[in-house]
Amino acid sequence: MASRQSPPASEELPRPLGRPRATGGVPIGSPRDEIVAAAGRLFADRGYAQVTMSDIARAAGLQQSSLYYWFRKKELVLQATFAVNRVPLEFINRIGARSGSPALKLYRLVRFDTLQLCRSPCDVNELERLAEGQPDLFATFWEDRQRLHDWIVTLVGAAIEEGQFVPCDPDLVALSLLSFDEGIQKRFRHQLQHGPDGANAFRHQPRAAEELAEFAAGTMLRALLKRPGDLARLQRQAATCGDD
Amino acid sequence: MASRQSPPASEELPRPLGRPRATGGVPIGSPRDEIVAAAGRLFADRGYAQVTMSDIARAAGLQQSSLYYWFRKKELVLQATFAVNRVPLEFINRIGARSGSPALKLYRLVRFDTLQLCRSPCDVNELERLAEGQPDLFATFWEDRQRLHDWIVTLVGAAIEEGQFVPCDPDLVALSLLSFDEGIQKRFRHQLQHGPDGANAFRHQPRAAEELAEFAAGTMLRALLKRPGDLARLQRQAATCGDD
DNA sequence: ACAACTTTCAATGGCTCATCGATTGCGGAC
DNA sequence: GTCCGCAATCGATGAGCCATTGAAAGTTGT
Repeated sequence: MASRQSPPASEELPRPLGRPRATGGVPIGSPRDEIVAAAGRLFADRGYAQVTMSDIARAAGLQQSSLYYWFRKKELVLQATFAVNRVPLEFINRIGARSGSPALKLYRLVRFDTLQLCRSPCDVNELERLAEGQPDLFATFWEDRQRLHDWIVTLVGAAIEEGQFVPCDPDLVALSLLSFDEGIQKRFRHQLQHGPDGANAFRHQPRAAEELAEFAAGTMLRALLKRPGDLARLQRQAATCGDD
Repeated sequence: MASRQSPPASEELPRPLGRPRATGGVPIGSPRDEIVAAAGRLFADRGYAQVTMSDIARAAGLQQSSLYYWFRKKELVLQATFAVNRVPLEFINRIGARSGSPALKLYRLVRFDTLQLCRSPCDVNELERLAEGQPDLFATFWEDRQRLHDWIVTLVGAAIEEGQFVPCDPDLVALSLLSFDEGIQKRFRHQLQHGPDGANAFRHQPRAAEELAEFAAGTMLRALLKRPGDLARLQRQAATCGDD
């Protein structure tokens, strides 16, 4: 068990169990969820490394040490904030069996993944850095990633088979796609922190997450398609899907 | 001044100035360079965050507190390890004025940048994360990055003008190229840490830095070229350049 | 009334970055 | 020679953060 779970959150305020909080406040729903929500906001504002357990505790109305009742380690809080909207695999299941060319599926996947990364509480690189160090704690994370990779490999292989894609190494392509998405997400986040008036740091045009996602998918697909002219049709098809 | 500089390193061992070291050892060349070298090795092995100032000090034959004579902050040590081989701008200057189509220059730049990132002591994301937090300390880093970005914008603009590239937003393309390079570098590093027999974590085929760099440049250029068929010629041209 | 359980707290330890003033040896001024 | 200043290092110390531990304060069931 990675960390303690909350009971089903009984919408009421019927004097929760356990010792009352020093602040006097009581949790509205599940304490665990409140911690995750508060942490998510803080991570988004300042980035994981800049947020201390005391910060999270304060934002959640607890003392620092009380957090460790719900999460054994700080990393697990981050993991939880990502689990909230980490759903690329759900997406695979949704469109995996459905009809559509491999190329279209790939377009939608790249677009979806980029978008979803941009909307996560903080840079996925932070998560990955921690996951590197403790593969056991983050076993699920790596399994998910592996499945994502494998699915891309399959898709690309099929597209090559059908003659839709230029011949290339599916494994390498999968690698590149995932890299690209994360890279784009990083840029998106960067521009958020240093607003358009930011004097310091690197400057470029501000972009909406949706625009970046569409561009990422378009770029990658154009590089892969045997007839790049087909991209326009692909994009029209994808436009009607409205994944989100 | 970010940190103290060493005198010109007088190849001899003529009793260096200052209080002798507790270990008895004397610096071979410039103490500063030895620190940077030692830190670079440690960073490459374990990653920046996993290396303490005490580790670096020990590896360099000093006490922890002595490091602060040469570097005011830990971040500055990392900065120095990157400065050693941070030379993308030198590359620009070298091929900037030379002949060759914008597309070829871009190909070479992407290839070079990817390669150079793969060979850096540790994940450039670490550096960027720190640079985000203290733009003043890392002003040069951001300026360099800005120049790189601007140069790409210029190149892409020229290529579009000449009809070599498909019409697109140069700023967005520059963004993507830089993102892509860093993403690829990250994958490269990942595979280094978890060797082919690594049970945990995400698995994919091991790749040489050169292969990845070539692939990155090829992919991106294919996405940009109006006639993707031109890529082969571009790659032949680039092959004779042998940047490195 | 009492025992068991849940949740919180205060106190504390250890690790790391960073600062400070003291210390050691060299070289030049006189 | 002796003394002063400088360069480079050291040891001690403090502050901040993660994490552990045992006690405390409620509720619920018997």
